[in-house]
Amino acid sequence: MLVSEMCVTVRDALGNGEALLVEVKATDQLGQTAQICGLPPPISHCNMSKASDQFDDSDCVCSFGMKLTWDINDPKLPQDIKQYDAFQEWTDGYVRFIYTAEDKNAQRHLSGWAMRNTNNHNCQILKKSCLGVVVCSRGCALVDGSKLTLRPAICDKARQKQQKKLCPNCSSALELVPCRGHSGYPVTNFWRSEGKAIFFQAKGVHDHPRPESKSETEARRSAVKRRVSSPHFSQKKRLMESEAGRYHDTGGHFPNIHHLSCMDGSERFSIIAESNFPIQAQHYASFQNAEPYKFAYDAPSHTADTTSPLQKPSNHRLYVPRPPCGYEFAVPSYLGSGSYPAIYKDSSSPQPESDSGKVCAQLNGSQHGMSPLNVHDRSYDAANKHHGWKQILGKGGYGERSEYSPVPANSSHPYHNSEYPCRYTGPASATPPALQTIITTTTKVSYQPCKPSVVKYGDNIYDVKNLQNCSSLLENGPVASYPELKVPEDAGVIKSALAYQQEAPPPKTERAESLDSYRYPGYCSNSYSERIAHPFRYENGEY
DNA sequence: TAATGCGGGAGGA
DNA sequence: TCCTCCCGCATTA
Repeated sequence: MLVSEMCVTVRDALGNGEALLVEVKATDQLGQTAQICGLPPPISHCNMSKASDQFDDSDCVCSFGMKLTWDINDPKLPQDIKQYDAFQEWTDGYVRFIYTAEDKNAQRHLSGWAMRNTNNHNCQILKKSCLGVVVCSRGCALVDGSKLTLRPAICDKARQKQQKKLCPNCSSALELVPCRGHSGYPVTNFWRSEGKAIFFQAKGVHDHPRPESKSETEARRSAVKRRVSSPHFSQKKRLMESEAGRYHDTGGHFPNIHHLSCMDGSERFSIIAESNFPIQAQHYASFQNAEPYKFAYDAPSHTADTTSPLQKPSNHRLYVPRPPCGYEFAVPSYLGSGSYPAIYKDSSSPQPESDSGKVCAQLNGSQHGMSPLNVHDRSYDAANKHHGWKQILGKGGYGERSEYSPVPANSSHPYHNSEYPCRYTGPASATPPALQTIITTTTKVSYQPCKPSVVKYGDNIYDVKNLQNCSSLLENGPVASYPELKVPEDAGVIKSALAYQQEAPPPKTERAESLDSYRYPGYCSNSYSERIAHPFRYENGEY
């Protein structure tokens, strides 16, 4: 294929530097687009004002769901869906997908985020809201400088129980960081089943680190069970208990031992076993087979009736080593969950002002990482993205980790910002370009035209038109620099957490209190660059 | 045991 | 009135 047009999308999965997805789209001479390397469906906010429902793929990289004009609350949703999106585990932002009703994950309304059911008094639409993430109240740094980010239990009782537990790393209390990414309220996901399609719509941008994914949580538990039931483990356990007794008075310098006294059953054992006696690769299989990660979004179309050859091969995630940080980064990352829809904003299309529910605001700097009002949130970031257990477990925790090519920590890394060690904030600049954020406070979501040639990293959107070609990008790997990154002058359609934090009225006392209770020290400066150096992301552990 | 879904209810705009 | 979240309960894995 002759690549006559190319765009690269770099998407911060969390909007705060956790992960990076590089997407390459090429257009051949026939005008057909293809996503090189089998990327998951890129998402963008398309020009919903277009008369036609379909957009030209050559100039708008969207999920199929975003290409159609619909809202989850519409009395009548698009019919006769011929193209479906691949399941997205980590949706973030105001995005929409249309899944096939045969998608097991869609059927189960799964999400990487900890989403709980929320009653919207509408039987047709299932609404779920994000629970946030469980962190260490002290914000202790793990071995690699990252932060603990556990998945909140969905069940209220289980969650209360969970919060009574102690940090497996420092034995401090665990605290729940609520999600406030949707106008001060938790990010909400809506599911609606219509015929052969399952419509998904997300509202809000998560303003907290990713928790441990459901699949990871389940895998860990299953691994623990297997480990505990193993005779070999019994011997190790006895040995560890002996060690624990020996070092019990060391004041927490042996966290993995110390927390024996504060962790219950499975989690206690999981740490011990995995940190000291690495478990052999466990197969995470919570998400239905490889379905979420197959190359379902084959260009130009993926229909319900036909299956692209790209979908048939075994899950590309299988046997792909996972970096300890859990980053989705660089080209190979699309093999992972690939659920980081790129949200585009067409700078040439001013936001309509007719929608009274929208609030436009000028934000200085990154939408996510710059506000002094959000020290708490800022303290999370890429370094934080490690799923806590993985960090605790150390490099040997998942067996193949030693395969990762270590990249020396380098504070001068193009993505490293020592001033904001917790979130990537784009190219260093004394006066970060302002971003206009449109807040949609009603159930109506505004979508705007997209430009394919932008990069969204963190919550900034950058222009990467000057990227020369895909091959160079791929060769450069995850740390390929994007020297031409720049922030567009106009708005992104998403409402960032920062936006609401700056503009919205003070949150409820309860929320404020809970927020104030979280204090996190800075991260070690080199952790981020070290983490992002890993080109692979192991998501569900299907390796 | 926890996840999930449903429904009642309270509170705010 | 509408929309939100909280809570309890039943079902399921």
